[in-house]
Amino acid sequence: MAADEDSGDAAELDFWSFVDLAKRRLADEYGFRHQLATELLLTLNRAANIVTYDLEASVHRPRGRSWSGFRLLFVTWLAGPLEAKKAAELTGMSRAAVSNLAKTQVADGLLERMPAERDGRSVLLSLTERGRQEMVELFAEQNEREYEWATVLTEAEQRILVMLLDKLVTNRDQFDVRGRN
Amino acid sequence: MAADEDSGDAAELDFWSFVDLAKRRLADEYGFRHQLATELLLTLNRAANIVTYDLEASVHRPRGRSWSGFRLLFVTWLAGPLEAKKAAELTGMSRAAVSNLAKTQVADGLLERMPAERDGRSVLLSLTERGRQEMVELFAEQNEREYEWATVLTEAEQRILVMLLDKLVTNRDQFDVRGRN
DNA sequence: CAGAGTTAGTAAATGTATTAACTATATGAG
DNA sequence: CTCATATAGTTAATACATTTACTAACTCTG
Repeated sequence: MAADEDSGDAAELDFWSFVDLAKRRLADEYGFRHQLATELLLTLNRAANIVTYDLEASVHRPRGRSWSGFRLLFVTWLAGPLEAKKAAELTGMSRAAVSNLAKTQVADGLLERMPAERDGRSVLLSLTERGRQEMVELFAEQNEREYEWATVLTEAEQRILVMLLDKLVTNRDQFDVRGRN
Repeated sequence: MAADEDSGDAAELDFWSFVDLAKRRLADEYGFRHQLATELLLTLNRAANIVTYDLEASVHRPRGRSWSGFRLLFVTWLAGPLEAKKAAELTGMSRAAVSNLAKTQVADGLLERMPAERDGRSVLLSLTERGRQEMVELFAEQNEREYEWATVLTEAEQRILVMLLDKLVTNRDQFDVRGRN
C-alpha cells in the first residue's frame, strides 16, 4: 500500500493526490456515492482560487488595489454609469459590499457617486477621469496575465471550458440555488 | 442599436450580457485583444463564487459553520492527522488563515492540536470524535448538494470540465504564478 | 389618499483573508 | 560547535465578506 494511501502519512500529499485520497475514502469508508461531483467542485474551487490569487498578487496588490476593488471598477468602467444594485448583480457581490468598496474608491478619486434622477433611494456609480485612466493602464496588465493563464489551454479547450462553466451556473432553475441579495 | 449595447443603459444587463458588452467594448474601444481569456476568467470566477456561496448558504451557515471552516475540517478528516502547513497547502489557504480557523475549531471541540513529535515548530491537527461525527453528517448534506450541482452537466461533461480545470492550473510552470506562502 | 409592504443603500457586528512582524526551532556551512 | 539562514506557527493590523437592522423612498391596494 503506497504511503499516501495511508491517512496517517499526509506528508507526501499534494492537492491532486489529496483529491484522489478523498474520493477513495469517501466511497470506501463512508459510503458517499457522488465522487465525481466532489472532485468537480473541489477542482472548480481550487482553480478559481489559484487564478484569482495570482491576479490579485501580481497585478492588483502591487498597485495598492484589491481584486474586489478591481471587479467593481471593471463593471463600472464598461457598463457605467450604473446603479449600485446593478453593480452588485454584475459583480456577484452583496449590496453592502458594493457600498463599502465604493466608499473607499470615491475617497480614492476613482469613482463618483450621484443620486439617481428618478429614484431617491438609488445611487449611480461612474468612473472619474482618473479612474478611467487607471483602468486602462491596469487592464492592460490584467489582460496580458489573463492571456498567460488562458493559453495554457488551446482555443478550442477555452471555448469548451467557458461553455461548460456557463452551463453549470445557468441551469440553476433545476433546483433552488441560494443566491445573494 | 439595441438598448444594452449602449453603455448608458445598464438597467437591462445581466452577467452574460455584461460579459458580451465587456468583450465588445474592450476590443472596439480600447484595443484589448484577449477577449476569450477575459471571458474565461470572468466565467471561472463567477461560477466558483456562485457555487461556493450556494454551498455555504444552504449547508454550512445554517449549521453555524463557514465554508472555510468546512474546508479545513474536510482535509483534516480525510488526510489527518496532518501538519498545519500541509493543511494550508491542501486547502490553498495561508498558514495564518489555517492557524486562525483552527483556533476557533479547537475551541468548538471539533479539532485538536498537538505538538509534532520531531519538529518543535510544527503542530499536528486532527479531528476529535465529535468533529468526525459532525463531518459525516455535514458531508452527507454537502455531497447531495454537490451532486445537484454536478448533474446539471452530463457525466462526460463533468469529466471534461475537471480535466480542463486541472490542465488550467497544473501547467503553471509556463510562467511564474504568484502563489501563497 | 392612507397605509402596508417592498426596495435601495448604509452602518454595525462578526468572520475570513492577507501580509508583516515576531518567537521558537531546525538546518547547514565553516 | 557556532552562527547565519530558513522555516513553522501565531499575532496584529488591515481589507473584504456576510447578515441584520435601520432609514428613506417607492409601489400598490383598498
